[in-house]
Amino acid sequence: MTTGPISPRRADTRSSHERILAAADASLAESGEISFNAIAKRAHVGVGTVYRHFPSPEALVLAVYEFEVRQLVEVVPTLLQAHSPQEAFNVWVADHLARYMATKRGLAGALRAAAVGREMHNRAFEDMSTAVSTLIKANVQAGTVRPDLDPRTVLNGLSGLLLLDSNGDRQAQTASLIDLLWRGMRADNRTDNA
Amino acid sequence: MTTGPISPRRADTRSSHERILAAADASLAESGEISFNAIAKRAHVGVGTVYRHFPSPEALVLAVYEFEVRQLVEVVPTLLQAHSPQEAFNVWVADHLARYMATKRGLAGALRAAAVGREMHNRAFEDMSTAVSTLIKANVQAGTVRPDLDPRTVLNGLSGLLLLDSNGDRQAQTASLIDLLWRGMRADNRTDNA
Amino acid sequence: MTTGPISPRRADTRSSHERILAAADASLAESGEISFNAIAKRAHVGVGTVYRHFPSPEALVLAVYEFEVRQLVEVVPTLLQAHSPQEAFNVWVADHLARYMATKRGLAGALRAAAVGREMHNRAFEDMSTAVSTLIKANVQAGTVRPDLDPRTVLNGLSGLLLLDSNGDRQAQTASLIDLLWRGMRADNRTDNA
Amino acid sequence: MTTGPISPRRADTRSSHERILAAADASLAESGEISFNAIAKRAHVGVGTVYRHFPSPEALVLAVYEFEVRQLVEVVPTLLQAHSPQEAFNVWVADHLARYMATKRGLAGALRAAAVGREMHNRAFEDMSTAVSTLIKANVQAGTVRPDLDPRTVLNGLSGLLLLDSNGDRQAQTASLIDLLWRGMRADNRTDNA
DNA sequence: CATGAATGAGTCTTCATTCAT
DNA sequence: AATGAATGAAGACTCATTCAT
Repeated sequence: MTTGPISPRRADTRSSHERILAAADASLAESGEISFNAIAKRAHVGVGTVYRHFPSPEALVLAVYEFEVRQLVEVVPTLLQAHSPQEAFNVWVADHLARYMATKRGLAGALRAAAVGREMHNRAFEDMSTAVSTLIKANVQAGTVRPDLDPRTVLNGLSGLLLLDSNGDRQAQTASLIDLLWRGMRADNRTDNA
Repeated sequence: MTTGPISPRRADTRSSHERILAAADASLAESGEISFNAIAKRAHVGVGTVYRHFPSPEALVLAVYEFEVRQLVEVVPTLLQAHSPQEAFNVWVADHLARYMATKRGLAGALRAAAVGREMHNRAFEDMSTAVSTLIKANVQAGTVRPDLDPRTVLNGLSGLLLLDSNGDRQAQTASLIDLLWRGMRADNRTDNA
Repeated sequence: MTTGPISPRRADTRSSHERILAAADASLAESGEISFNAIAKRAHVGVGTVYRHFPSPEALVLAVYEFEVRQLVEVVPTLLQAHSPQEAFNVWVADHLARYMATKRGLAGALRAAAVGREMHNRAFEDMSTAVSTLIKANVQAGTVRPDLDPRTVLNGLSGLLLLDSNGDRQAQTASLIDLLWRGMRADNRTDNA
Repeated sequence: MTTGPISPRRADTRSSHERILAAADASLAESGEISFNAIAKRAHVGVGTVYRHFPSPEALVLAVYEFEVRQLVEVVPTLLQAHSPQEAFNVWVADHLARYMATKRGLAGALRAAAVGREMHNRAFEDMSTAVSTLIKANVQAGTVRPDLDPRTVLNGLSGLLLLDSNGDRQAQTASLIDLLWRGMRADNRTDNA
């Protein structure tokens, strides 16, 4: 009675799913650990419930990964509305991608541990390539970058952000890396390489 | 005379040491795991022996890391003797660094697990920066790249190799990334950024 | 009614808890060891279960200790009802305290090992001091012992029982020690010490 | 040359023995641990050497125990020369025995672990009983204590010092216990117990 | 005799996974 | 569906003991 008579079960269920995801996300961000038991405790659910929602560690890590990447991807259109293409690229990399990578470094370990490395990484890589691709296209139209850029190559170059020092000069390092890459991406960069 | 009765023990010791290192290296390359028990089994020594040689996971991972990095660094002068500066850079990145990074991806996880991330990473990063710096200097003298390049920025860009797909087109991806970065590094790259 | 469907789990749980406690108690009494693995085996439960119930060696030893001491303390009122104060003291010491100390000598080692020495010892000491205090007060009222006795001092004197030989004459040794202490406790023991 | 040409081996050997004993003593006093490996390191000898001198853990602990007890016993005559019998008793208990017990509490654990409890304890107990006996005899002659005291009973009473708090009032507690026991030992303590 | 590297049994501890309620 | 107690495999680590030098 006290909990409310209307579909309390469904409400609880969805809540469980989200709470588990949130707990796993937080746990991954903080310590890189994804102990089912620990996550169950964090999410205030039983271990069994975690298993019901995510039958395997892979499924859980995958879900977290996708959740994170989706956010990263979905912000792109917004950025393109608010900024020039080049600015959008800079903002996305410096603000969103860099922060994401710095925070989620734990995923690297989790990937390996979960033995989903390939599958998940590929999926995320594709999704993020799409984001990069959107940004590049906008820049091509604006004439700021070469039209023959492969978004995946650019993304590979940006991956270096993943290993950046957490020292004080991360901002500067990020800026330097973006500058270096941008120079290589620029429209007026002659195509004939030595 | 002294070598007779004195060396054998040392010889045996070193052999154990090396076998352990090799086992750890292999284990790290294959699965990213550094279970002391597993390594002991692989190296055909008792667990205690592993602990004698490497008192902590950190010490072991560190040793492997250093071993790998040292090889990477020491090859640079050789390359510069055999190739033009630009070729040396390309060869070093495409042959040595890329292969190293592809193989040693496991280290990333191990770093986290061993909680030596910062310390070890910094050390390795510095060592490898030196290697990059040497290559860059040679190229500056040859007039192929800008003189204001920060080796650390270049290395950051190259870190993307770490996450490359193990798909068949890794070679191509590596080449693309190098091309992208090299365009950004070139001597004739105009200094005025957007 | 409620005991039917509700208790089973609790009953099982308690059963595990008690079996573990009993196993730990026995193990402590026999060998002074508190290996979690060994106790799990003795109690016919998995190691994990022991950890669930007692997260740390401290918690386990503490639980055993408290269990033992509680029994020792709770018997005092019963004794005072059934015996004269002086007899009650004698019976408590000779029957209960002596038996307890002889059996639980293992705790001494466990205390050290568990690094709870101070905390646990203090707690138990206080509890047992209360018991002694009760007995002393009854004797003071009966005029058999001095009114200025500190129960803790008496208990300290009784601690000697802990180190008694397990030889055949323990009874005699216990009696002798009680006699010696009682002489020092007596009401007519002159207050002027040398 | 520097080490001296005369019987360097014998000198070294004896030194080893002593160093090991000292190391074991210190280790026992500090942590209650008696790891052969740790002691070997402390004594700057190889593990094998420790085994040569003390074939078993028992032998080592026993040797330490005896060493300690011997010192305790041998100080008695000195005390009796310098003090009155009663003072000698007080000083021995308060200064030597109490300090010994406080420091060597670790032996309790070691005894159990070494499974020599009985044997060693008995031996030490007998030796210390001799010391107490000597002190008692002197006091009997001086007319300060009863002639029918059993030194072992007195020693049992004194064992309580072993469990004394390491709090600040240990001195006071020691004094109280001695006072209590002394009252029971006094020559004018009437023999008829209630 | 001394040495200390090597061994491996055994203990501690964590965690994925199952299952009775 | 949800729960969480129970399980035990697996990895970390210690330490007594042996043995080649």
